[in-house]
Amino acid sequence: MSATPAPRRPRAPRAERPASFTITELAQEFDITPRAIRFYEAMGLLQPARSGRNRVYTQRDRTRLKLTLRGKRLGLSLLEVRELVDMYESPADTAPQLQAFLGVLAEHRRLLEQQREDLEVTLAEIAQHEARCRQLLSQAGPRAKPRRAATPTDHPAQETP
Amino acid sequence: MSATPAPRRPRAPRAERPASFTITELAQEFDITPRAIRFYEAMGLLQPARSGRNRVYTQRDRTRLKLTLRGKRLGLSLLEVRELVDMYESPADTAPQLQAFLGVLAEHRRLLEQQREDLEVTLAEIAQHEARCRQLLSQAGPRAKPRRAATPTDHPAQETP
DNA sequence: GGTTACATTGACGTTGACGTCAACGTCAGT
DNA sequence: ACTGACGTTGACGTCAACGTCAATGTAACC
Repeated sequence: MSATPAPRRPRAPRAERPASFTITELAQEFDITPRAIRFYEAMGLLQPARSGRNRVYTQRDRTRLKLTLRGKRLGLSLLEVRELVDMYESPADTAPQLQAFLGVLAEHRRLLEQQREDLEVTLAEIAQHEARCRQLLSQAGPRAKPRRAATPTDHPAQETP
Repeated sequence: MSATPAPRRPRAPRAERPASFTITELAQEFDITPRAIRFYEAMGLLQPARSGRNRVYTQRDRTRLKLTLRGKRLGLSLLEVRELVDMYESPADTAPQLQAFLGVLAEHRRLLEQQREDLEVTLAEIAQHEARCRQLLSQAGPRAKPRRAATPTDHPAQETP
């Protein structure tokens, strides 16, 4: 509790794209905890170099972390993310390897397209709800309850084709 | 282990759209376990009627279950799904309620759009990987290693604009 | 009326993804 | 030499989302 806590980080002198990062830098940048980053390392997602005991993250690590978080946002488990990222970075020069790779990619794409379908449907529903809300707000001001327009979860479409 | 295990389900006589379902019917339809469905009930997502001790699910329950699973596929927690579905089904006739509802909807939409962004990017990357794979397969047949084209996780785009 | 098959409740176990706490190292600044 | 601030390694705790197991009920078929 003093004054002027002094400028921190005597890191890269004038680097615009720093070549390495500390764990807290990455944690702050991606709004996660250092604990999470270490956990990702224990799960095999990151393999930072060491300066003494301290971890040093390269751009490659940063990218892998970014991919990890994106995978998480898409609902993948850390194990799945690891398999995918490892595949992306593996050479895979023989024909069977390439074939297997293509198979995994196709499956992954299938999942994502299913998810995109879910997304579109949900976004459409949200738009409907928003439209109804705004209509109710603008139209009926103070009084007049405008009925409920049936149970909202009733959209008899694509049920049994 | 005998023969002709007899037709099961003396349920709806000739109903095309059955008015009610058992727990196992729903479980089979959505490829989950009865345990999961009971758990969703304990979490407040479903409130099926009872016939004696047995649960009886209506179309409305089925719809809520469907929404629940879709929410899960989109990465939502059961608590979040519950809040959303409850909101969708609540009347919300007063202006402040409608405003709050609109706020929640906007936030949810923001999340989903972020997710769609992630999806598009990932799908594009997959397409690239697939293209490279197919090129390698068709072009170089048995021999000739075509180098690695740099580390695959190097796509210097939208990093620091 | 016995078995079979499904349903329920309750309790405990499990897995994934971290959080939290303790104990310690280490380096910059005063 | 002392103090923080940050970093590291365990070890254990926690929470969500079920799985699993046991005991019991009960409706239906033979």
